[in-house]
Amino acid sequence: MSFQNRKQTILRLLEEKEEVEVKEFAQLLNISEITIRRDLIQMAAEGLLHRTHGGAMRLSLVQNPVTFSNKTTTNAEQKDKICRVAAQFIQEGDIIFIDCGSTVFRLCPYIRHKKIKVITNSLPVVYELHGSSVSINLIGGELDVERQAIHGSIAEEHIKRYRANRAFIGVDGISPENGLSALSEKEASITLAMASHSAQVYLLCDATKLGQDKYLQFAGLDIIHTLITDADLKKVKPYQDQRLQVICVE
Amino acid sequence: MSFQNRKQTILRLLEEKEEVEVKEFAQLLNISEITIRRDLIQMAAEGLLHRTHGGAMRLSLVQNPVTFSNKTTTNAEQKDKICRVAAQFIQEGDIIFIDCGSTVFRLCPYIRHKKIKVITNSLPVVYELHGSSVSINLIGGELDVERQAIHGSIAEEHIKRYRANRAFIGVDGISPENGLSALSEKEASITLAMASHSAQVYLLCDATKLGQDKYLQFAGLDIIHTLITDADLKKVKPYQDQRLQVICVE
DNA sequence: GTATATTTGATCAAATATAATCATAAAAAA
DNA sequence: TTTTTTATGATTATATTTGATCAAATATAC
Repeated sequence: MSFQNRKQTILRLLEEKEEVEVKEFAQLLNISEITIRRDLIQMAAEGLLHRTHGGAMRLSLVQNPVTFSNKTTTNAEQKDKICRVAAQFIQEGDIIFIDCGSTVFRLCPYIRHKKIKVITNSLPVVYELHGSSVSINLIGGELDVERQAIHGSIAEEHIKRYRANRAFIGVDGISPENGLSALSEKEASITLAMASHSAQVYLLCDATKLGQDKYLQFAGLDIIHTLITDADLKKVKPYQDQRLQVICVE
Repeated sequence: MSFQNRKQTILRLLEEKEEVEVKEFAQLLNISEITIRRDLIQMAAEGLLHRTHGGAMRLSLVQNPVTFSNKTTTNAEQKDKICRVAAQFIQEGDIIFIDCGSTVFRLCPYIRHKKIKVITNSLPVVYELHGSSVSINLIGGELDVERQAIHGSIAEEHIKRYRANRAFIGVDGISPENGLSALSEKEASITLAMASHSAQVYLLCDATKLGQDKYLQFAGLDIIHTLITDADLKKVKPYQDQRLQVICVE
């Protein structure tokens, strides 16, 4: 029996049984175990089956719970407080942008019941709003695996096709002197595009980021209208002085 | 039963029951408790489950299982065979379109290991390819909640910005007389857009759809190049007569 | 609170699977 | 034909998986 024939038989056997051992293959095909092993290695490389210790399994749809949501985050409590307040600004019928920040992501639980349209480039946001009364538009473009968000020039173009009432955005750093800064150029340009295409821009930002300058300074404070933060009044004074509306939660 | 298989079984058992004891696992899988414990420790480290004293719990995220994947489908076996064959046409470096059909969705397990770019409007496809070596572009636009796919005019425009080597598409009906037909206008226009922007178009179609005409006839047979199906040779003859390349699996 | 029962972690030993190497047989090419 | 290539098998060394034992940690009963 040739390798080609064997290959077909191996696949057929795997159709009948989810997992087959090397020994079983060897017996059924009347051939040595080492040869079967060699076949399986090659077929696994071709993506025809899944190699296991002692045999092979047929390929199946993923059964691992895929963890899209960046649920684990620092300052979760503060961020939740910020988001609860931020959600109060949203009115029925609003069209809102949400970017892919870890803070704005936590807005989702507070807007699930609202009859609004959310435009986002963040897959975790989409998954978190699944089954809610929110209608969703997804920004298209290249998927950044690490951030589970859409980025790139096409994405920016796409954002510019829309105009929203409100944008809820996040940054990695903000300071009265240097404005908004980020750690990712891709993320920054998405944030910028969303901000420039909505009537009201809310920056959701926990206290640890206030006064921080990250390497990429991508916009002045003037692109945002409202800063929602858990910082104390003293710390936000410089921002208010620059005619920024500041909401301190708590 | 290999470790890999056991791991999947453990996850399946946890899907049925929120918490399972080590003893139960050991009995059900017919293996010693110490081995189960080792499995659980490893899986907890991978973040696949939550370890408890005396057993394991499923993660809360999976508790309300967001079923993005349309795993349940009719003719699953046939569709898998079709997809396995279809995957063999894909070469390293290819740019491929995948639409939101239930058949083409099952292409995912067979292309996870390939170094290609997939452009899709289907969230289940994105979900299934998560963590694979495939790079993904997502089509942007309105999210259709029911189909978990992106539709609408912006989506079509977006598709037309790309050009792919191959498109793998599905339909609801096909006949030699009336060509391709569908049950959803939105879906049909996405399919059409993808087909018109790729060099080679593959229609993946199980036998039950051959000879069927659905209410919306949206394209002739000429927009596709290759029909991959599990139907027998007699049944596909009329399609071959129309200069369509037909691949019959098995 | 203590006592008892379970569960766990650590260590080791046995069983098993795999990788590496070489030898042989079959097929293809010269 | 001979040579070369390829596929297969045997052997040994290495790696992996599994189970057993027992002390420590944890939960439960009293």
